[in-house]
Amino acid sequence: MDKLLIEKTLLPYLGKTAKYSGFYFIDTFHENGIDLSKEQWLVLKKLHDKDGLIQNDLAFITDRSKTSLTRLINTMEKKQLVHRVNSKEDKRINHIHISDLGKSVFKKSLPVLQKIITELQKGISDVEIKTTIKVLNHIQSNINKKLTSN
Amino acid sequence: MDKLLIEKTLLPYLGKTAKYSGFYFIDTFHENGIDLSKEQWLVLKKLHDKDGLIQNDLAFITDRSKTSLTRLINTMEKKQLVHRVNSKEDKRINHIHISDLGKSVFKKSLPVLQKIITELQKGISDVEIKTTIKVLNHIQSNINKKLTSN
DNA sequence: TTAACATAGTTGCATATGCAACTAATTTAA
DNA sequence: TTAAATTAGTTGCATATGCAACTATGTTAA
Repeated sequence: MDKLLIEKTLLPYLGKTAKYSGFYFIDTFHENGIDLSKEQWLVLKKLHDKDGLIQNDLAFITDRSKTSLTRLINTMEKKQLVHRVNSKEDKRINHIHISDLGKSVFKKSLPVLQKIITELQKGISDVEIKTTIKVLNHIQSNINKKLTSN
Repeated sequence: MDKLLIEKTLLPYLGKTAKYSGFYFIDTFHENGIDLSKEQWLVLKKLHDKDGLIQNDLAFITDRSKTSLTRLINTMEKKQLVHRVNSKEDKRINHIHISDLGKSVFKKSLPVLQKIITELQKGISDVEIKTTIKVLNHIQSNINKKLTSN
């Protein structure tokens, strides 16, 4: 694996582009007075789709460990974006609910996100977008096959 | 920006695929007895290409802040992978040198990386890979244009 | 029914990251 | 030539992350 070879593969581009997209995302949020990390935004999105999810499920659908989710919820609870509600049927479980503040911040973020996406994809054709999504899904499925086979 | 719309855009796939590729990368390294984070690997790669880089330049070419690089070098120095050499001409500057251990770990990583890349890209055509790299570069260039125009 | 197992969530420890403020050293301009 | 500006690197504070070990609770099997 020499210099020439690795730079013809997807891996370095994938990480770098995701990283810079993340920077652009968060910068644009800040410029528009939205004080949310990418991760916090994603949690709000999932709760906006379906409120009251339990922590475990929220961790799964946001692709992070339950540890990471625990702390994300701690931070978001401090910021009053969400709150925990302990289940009466099963005391091990916390349901996470989006607050009114959370809803309002999320709604405010949507047009900004629209702008971010438009900027990111400017000059790229629909066919290219579709191909890229297909390739990214293919990579994910390659990884899942490997992980579940071990 | 409703549910349907956002899922036809690149952003969510990009982050998620990069994340899982990172997991796969690090898991495979561990399985093969290579104790390096992605970030540490990248620093070793850059130093293997050109040893003695100064921290600032190393930060720039690895796409991170000088703060982050300072701490990455701290960690890597503790692990004896690299060492700092303060410049005599300009005492503000540290040159970073890869150690013999660093070189040996890096060399050991190359066939493993080759395997990782092969797995990730399995079943994806060369044309699709090229299109995807082109799209990722296009996104990066869209971001750079925005960032430098502010 | 109670002991073994499983599950949900938290905490300690480690890694990585950025911004703003800081120190020390060097360069530039008055 | 000395004061102002710039540069390289570090540190405090905040965020996010995972693994392993842990607590508390709930379920299952002997």
